[in-house]
Amino acid sequence: MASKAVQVETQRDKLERKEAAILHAARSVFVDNGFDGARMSEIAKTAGVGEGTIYSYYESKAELMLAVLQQFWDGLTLEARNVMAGVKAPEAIKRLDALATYHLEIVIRNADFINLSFALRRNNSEVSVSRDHLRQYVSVFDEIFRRGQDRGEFRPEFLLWHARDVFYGTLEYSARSIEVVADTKGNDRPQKPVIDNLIALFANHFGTSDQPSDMEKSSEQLNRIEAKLDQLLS
Amino acid sequence: MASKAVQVETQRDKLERKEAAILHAARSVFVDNGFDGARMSEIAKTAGVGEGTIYSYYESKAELMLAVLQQFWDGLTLEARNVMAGVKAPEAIKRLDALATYHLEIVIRNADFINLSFALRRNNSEVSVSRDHLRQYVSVFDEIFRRGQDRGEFRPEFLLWHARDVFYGTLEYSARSIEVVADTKGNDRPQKPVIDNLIALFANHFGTSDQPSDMEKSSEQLNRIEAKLDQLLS
DNA sequence: CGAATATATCGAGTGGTATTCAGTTTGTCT
DNA sequence: AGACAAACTGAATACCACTCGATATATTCG
Repeated sequence: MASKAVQVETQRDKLERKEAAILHAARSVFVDNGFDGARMSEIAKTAGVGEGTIYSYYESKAELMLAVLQQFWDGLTLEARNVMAGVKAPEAIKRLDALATYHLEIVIRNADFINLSFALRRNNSEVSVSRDHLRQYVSVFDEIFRRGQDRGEFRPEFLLWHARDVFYGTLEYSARSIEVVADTKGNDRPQKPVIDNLIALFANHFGTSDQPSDMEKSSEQLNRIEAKLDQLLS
Repeated sequence: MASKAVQVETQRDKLERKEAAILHAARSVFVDNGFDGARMSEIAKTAGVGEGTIYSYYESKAELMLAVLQQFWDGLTLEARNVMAGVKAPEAIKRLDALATYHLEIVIRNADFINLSFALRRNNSEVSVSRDHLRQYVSVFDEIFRRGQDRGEFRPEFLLWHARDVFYGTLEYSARSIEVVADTKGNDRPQKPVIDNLIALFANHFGTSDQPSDMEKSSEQLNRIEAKLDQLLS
């Protein structure tokens, strides 16, 4: 009985190892050549299996690509959570700063992949799965923002998804802009100003007015006024 | 001589008409079936030419698609300029509101096309052209924002492209979110709150403090008080 | 163990489609 | 009109994702 179970286990492992090999090979070939440029034959050769074998694991080239994308997004989500776990500051603004830095870096490095995620919107069945993984990923933002609202850092009346759209939308679009800028000049790190701008924007627009800027100005002014009153009174 | 010139002219016209017919047919077939689903044979039949003829106008299916996309963006740019010409208000904020409304509507309706514009990033030669057309399109925003800075509505220290990234990035991402929301509920027009939010954000973050927010009202009052004190002191 | 059965793998073959090209039509010039 | 050029055509080609019958490998059971 026990030996039986072990054998079944190893067999399952073997299949899983093979599936992983296919996925790994597919990923590398897709990255190198894009979706259309990738040959199933090359993926098979790289994975060390016959072409037909791939089709006993994945129904089609598109579904294989989808599996690769899912793995990709899952990895991103995991790493994002890791990054956030490493940020000790409790302030939502600081946490968003860290998340934005991580995300922008990733988006720039994996622009092709991310574009493909959205470009694969044709066969609807495929897309729906991908959507879940995307939702997983953005939930990292969601948690931070909600907590920020709970802590009184962000105004409670804002809808979560509006803030999310501003956050991810700006970063994704910026990634494209940065690519263009980087192509033109030999610029090194034009990313920081983008993030600073976005974070300032969040503090301004979504933040409660406890922010130091205007408030401090007024209170300085109040101090001056009080001093002047003292002058008058003395 | 004269007749010669005329004949050359009509011949050229004929070619242009044929090219236009191909482009028109291609657009319709691409819209109906997507890039992969479109058959060159169907495009040829629709345009009323042989399959081979297409290849004397466009080198490949991808390049044909690119031509369609360029025409598409040019049309968008033209219409955006028309819309803006119809907006009489000089305030940059109001003009951005109109532009955002137009753009969001367009992005939602032509999501497939717009995705494809970015998805076609493979053969680099093709892409570069598309980039110019995109730049044309966003220049509508650029002019409004610059003018807003000149008029003192927007702070001059902000980089144009940061503002642009926030604007278009948020709208594009929102378009995707709205699609999801619309799929889920039978919601009618969830677009307005998105735009209101974006415009308020622009006023807050990029705007000069001439806005009459509560904070500023108090600070104006403080200014008046301080001035009166100065009067007393002098 | 070894036969019987089930499961996994393979790669040559199939079908479908973008692209080519030799032959044909259409237009132009003298 | 006849010679030359330009434009056009669709049958033939090339290329690939995907299928399927044959083969190898694992599992079950007498």
